Amino acid sequence: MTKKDQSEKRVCSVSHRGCVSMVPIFNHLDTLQMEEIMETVQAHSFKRGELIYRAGDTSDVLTIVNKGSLRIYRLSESGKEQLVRVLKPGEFTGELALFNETVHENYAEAMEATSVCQITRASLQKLLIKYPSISLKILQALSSRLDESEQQAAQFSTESTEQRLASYLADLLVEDDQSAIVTLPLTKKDLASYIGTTPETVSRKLKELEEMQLIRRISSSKIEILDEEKLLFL
Amino acid sequence: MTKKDQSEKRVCSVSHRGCVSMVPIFNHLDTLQMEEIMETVQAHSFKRGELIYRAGDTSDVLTIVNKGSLRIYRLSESGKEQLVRVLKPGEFTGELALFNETVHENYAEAMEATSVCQITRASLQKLLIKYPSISLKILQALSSRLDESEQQAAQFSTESTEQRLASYLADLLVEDDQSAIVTLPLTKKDLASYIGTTPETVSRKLKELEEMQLIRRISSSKIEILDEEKLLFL
DNA sequence: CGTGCAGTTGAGGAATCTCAACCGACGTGG
DNA sequence: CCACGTCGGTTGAGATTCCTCAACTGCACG
Repeated sequence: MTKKDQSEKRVCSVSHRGCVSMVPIFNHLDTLQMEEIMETVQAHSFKRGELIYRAGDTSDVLTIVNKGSLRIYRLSESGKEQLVRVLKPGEFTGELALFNETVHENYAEAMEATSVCQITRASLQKLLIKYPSISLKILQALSSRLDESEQQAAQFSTESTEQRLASYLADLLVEDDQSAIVTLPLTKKDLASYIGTTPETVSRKLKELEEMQLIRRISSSKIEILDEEKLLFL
Repeated sequence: MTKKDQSEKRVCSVSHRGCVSMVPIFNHLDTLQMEEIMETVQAHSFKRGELIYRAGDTSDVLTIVNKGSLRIYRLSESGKEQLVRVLKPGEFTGELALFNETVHENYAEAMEATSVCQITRASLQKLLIKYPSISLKILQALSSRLDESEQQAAQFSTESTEQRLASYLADLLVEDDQSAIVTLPLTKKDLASYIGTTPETVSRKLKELEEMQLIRRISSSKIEILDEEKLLFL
């Protein structure tokens, strides 16, 4: 075993443990059960830009982010890319191929050095049968993601780009709390893709919001929210 | 008991049985288990225009359509309405409030005389624990709905109104199969809301597609698809 | 020090919305 | 049975939003 292999191994085992213990869908179980689960999951690491899966893949594993972040995106018929969501530690993806035996429709790409845990369909099904409470957790996660996604679709169809950008910024605030300064977790390009517009328009709209005294641009990725109310009721 | 009550009763009991037996999430169970489930669900009927639930409600039941159809829609901040989906017999809604103990974000309205079966959180949880395979069915349904919703969001953000309308029409085709004549299941108004545009634009775009020889309007709700290929690759 | 990429700015044009008028089907009340 | 109002749908004209293309800046990296 080479030196590289050893360090790989060490990383894996650490992430392994970290993974399971922090995952919302498992964290109601006791230590013994955790141990059992740890034996069924596989840890993997990806470098920035590497794909975890791509549209058309059939791999039937559930992928849970342990460290880092994943970009989930789609390509439209016309080749344009839309950012669907960003997965942070504790969140998972791959449910479509796993529960429906169909191919992936999305692409999952590591945004930075990212480690994940993967569990195969067979193992998961065994776990679900044995510990039905895990199903409930997954149902919770899926139904709230469904709701978010439907809300996003509704926003696309009923609200202007300006409103979508504004409520995106306001949403960042509630998560950060305390300070009125939010940090954009995405490049402007990804942000544009996420809210369904172009980088140029994002740039212009941010400028407009600033002129309206609703926000203040501090640095390229830091924005101070001056008036959350007005931001939401544009 | 009045005559009206009796007929109500009869309708309920029929729909009751019909409901459970045709629901995809239950239909892998045997007759005995079906009987058990039937005792835990409640049948209800709604007239056209009645609301099953509204945004802000906390009711914690899963609602499964038995006969008829439900419009699920949202209201944006600005009061505009977006049609999220139409539920046909066998499909369900209410999962958000049920699994997450939050309030409904959507409205569910009967589009015609509609009968549904409802199962409470408590009953469903018991069933899920007792028959874990039901969870798998629900997970399947939710993950594929999630996928549809994400696809819809992606289409909103990357494709033109014309393309969205075209692929909506093409999608109708695969379901009907055989004949190239599709029947619009929605009013133009609802269709517009569903694909995120206005009735005026739908009308104009249909005209354009007809001029391009891609479709032919037969009656107000019947359309012949002349060139599915071109329709998809607009 | 060049090259490349993210971001910004400007100008022009295309897509789509809004408002308003009009048509036809339908149901209601006189 | 007819007149009327309502509603869904269509059409037109003008306004608006947003995209596209192109030029330019600043920054990171080799």
